[in-house]
Amino acid sequence: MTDTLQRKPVSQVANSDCFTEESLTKLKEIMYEMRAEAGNHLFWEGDTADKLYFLKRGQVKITKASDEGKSFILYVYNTGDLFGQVDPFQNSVHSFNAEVTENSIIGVIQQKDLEVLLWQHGDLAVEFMKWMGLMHRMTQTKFRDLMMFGKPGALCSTLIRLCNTYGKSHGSDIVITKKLTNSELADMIGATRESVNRMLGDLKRANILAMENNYIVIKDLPYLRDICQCENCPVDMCRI
Amino acid sequence: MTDTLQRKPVSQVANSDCFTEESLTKLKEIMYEMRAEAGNHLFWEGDTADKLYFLKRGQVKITKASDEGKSFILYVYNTGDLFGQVDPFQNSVHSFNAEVTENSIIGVIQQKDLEVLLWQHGDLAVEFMKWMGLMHRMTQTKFRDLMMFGKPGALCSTLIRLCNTYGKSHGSDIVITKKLTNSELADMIGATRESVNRMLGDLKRANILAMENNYIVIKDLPYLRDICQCENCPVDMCRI
DNA sequence: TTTGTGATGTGATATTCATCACACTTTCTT
DNA sequence: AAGAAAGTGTGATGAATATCACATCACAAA
Repeated sequence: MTDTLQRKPVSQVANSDCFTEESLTKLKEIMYEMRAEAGNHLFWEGDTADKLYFLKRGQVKITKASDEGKSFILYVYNTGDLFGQVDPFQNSVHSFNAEVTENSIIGVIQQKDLEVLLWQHGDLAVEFMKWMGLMHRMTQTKFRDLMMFGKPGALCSTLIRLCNTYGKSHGSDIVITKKLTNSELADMIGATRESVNRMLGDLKRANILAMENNYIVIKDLPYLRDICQCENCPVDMCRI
Repeated sequence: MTDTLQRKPVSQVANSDCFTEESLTKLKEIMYEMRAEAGNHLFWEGDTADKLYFLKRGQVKITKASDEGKSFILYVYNTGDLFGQVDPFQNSVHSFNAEVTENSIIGVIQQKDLEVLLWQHGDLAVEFMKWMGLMHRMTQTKFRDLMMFGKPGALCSTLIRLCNTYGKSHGSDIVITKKLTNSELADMIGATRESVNRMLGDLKRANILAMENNYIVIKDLPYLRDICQCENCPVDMCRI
């Protein structure tokens, strides 16, 4: 059995898992809560990056738009995820947009407050670095997967990551418990909707996956893993 | 004048610049020195990641090989750069290879020793996070550039990054003071040698760049910036 | 029920890029 | 100086992927 199948139940998987309960509590104490409606933006590229965000509930996508109107989805964050540009103590500016894609409840952490907290608590600082490192490695491995194995490889890698983020085992099948449009998948891998549609069609015909009331169900994970030369990275790193 | 042209002299630009003199000294105190010859590997994917490396002199490339024998160059580190997988305090394993491409003198830092140092010195810990954040943003922006603007965009972005890393102004020209083969450039952008050769040919014909005794000389930086929709990120972020 | 809207599926065609093949040049080796 | 090895340049061709143009489907709103 692979790591991918040993994952915890969906609802408990989030990138804030690499913090201890105590640390997370400390972080929560310096947050102020905010609600954001689907369609709004948390920040735009060019905005000052001086906050961290903890997604208490909802979904936020980190995207980049090109001049020609194409959009690239770099990350999708869900309930329990912590995100934001995290070069604390540096006057910097966002390179990407944060689009709220589901009505969300968000805990906002001011850089200033974070600074103080990290100074006070060495153990939190250490966990924070751990989290930063994990996020970086997630970016690096995704980069590799999207660059090295063509569009089919990029799609297969993305499907695996979706399993690790939203997957629910059902016998030997894995249901991706999150509705995704072809366009969304396309924007995640830098391809067109049509290409994704054709690739998914191929995978369905080959019985690698199926659609069950509009959810993607993975029937043959090893096949996907083979296409993108998946090395079975830790689940918390191999995410969307 | 762009940031790109306001850069410090080549020899002084390195990613360890985001540390203060004192912090760097502290780091240097816990290093042990090592020599590595061109062609050797500092680590391979799968090796335990429990060290940081400070390149006192030389060059190291971080690469990934595919099953079909293609190689992808993720980073190129030079004299003064600090690198290594930096999720300290985590049992993790390298996802990439570190290939020594010039005879090098390397300061090696054990994770254990780093841990202690970071605990003792809050200010160093803060700078360390800053450095981690910077490296992550470098990865993210490179990812965007290589994914969103086709191979010509990827090449132009890479040339700009090479200017920021190895560039020397010469009037309005910028000499990339580092010999690069077409194959190397190809591996940096996930293209073939032939494609790079043709793209460079086009750029030469259009007077965007020229070769001067085997060094690339950029004549029209704004053109390159236009192709990859460069936003003039800080120079220390926009590197190879 | 009708109508509008977003999503899916698919053919035809165009573009981008890789592959193959080979000549030529430069640099290194002895 | 001669030969080997590495790098460059370029045509011909093919594969991967995007683009365009529709038909169809699913579902929500009026």
